[in-house]
Amino acid sequence: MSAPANSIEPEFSITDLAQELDITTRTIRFYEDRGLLRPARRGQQRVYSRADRTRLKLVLRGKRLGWPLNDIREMIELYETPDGERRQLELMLARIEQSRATLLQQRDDIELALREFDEIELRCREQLTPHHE
Amino acid sequence: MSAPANSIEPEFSITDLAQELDITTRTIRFYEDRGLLRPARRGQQRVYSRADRTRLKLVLRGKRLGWPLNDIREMIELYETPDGERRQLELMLARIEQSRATLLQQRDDIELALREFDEIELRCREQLTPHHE
DNA sequence: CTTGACGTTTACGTCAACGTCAACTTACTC
DNA sequence: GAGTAAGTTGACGTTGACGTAAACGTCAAG
Repeated sequence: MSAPANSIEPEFSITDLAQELDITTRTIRFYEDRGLLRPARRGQQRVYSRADRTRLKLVLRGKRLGWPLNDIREMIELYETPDGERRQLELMLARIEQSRATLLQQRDDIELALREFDEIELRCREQLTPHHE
Repeated sequence: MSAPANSIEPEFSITDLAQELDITTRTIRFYEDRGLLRPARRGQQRVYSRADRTRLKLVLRGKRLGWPLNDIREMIELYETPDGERRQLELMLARIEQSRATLLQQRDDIELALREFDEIELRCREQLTPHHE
């Protein structure tokens, strides 16, 4: 896919992304070192495309879910495998299923916790507004 | 060696819990060291009540959600504050709100990821069963 | 030309969350 | 009473995820 002539593809510096996403440049470079990002280079300097930015956001989402970087990398790789052999695709499906299982477990945990918090809050509020008969 | 014959309240040894919850005894002791557990003692040995077991399960749920132990400890403390002064209760409500916000964010992240996985899987399956016109 | 902001790599430090011994004690069995 | 199984504390090692500092390059502004 070639870029349309008059559409400007935005570029980002490492500090742009760091500020926007509220992380340090050190962190971004570290993610690159761990194979989570592969920004282009203009000379020495890293140049991030919109796709790179999206990737980074995916990493941060993984982090919020408590996933280790290796798992996050695998997860992200799922997003970018365009096509492959049958064997590859089946392996990919298996990984998706694995990740999905984790996500579903996490979702269940969250639902439970939320309900329990509702109850705790209720009891808490009952204490705050003493019930007079 | 754990269940009393005319059992009213069940007791658990550290290995009981370790085996049941699939963690090591080292881990359980570590959690105690970090203030997440406070089992009773019979002499030197730790004796875990059903409540301790529940607590430990809460810890593991927190772990599955990727929370650090400190946060988990605070979260668990919410479960066990019986009653307090108005000031205390209000502080507690604030903490609940804080935890709830985190949980809701995590839930959103999960829902998004799940949907994206659905899409990826779909494209993946399309590749597997080639569409001939 | 120098200063300062921003970037780079390399190396080492740090903190959390455990694992891995080692060196016991206690309890039970043979 | 010797062995063994399960428990204890204490110290040190390890891994993951960055922080911090050193030493240097680049470029625009004063």
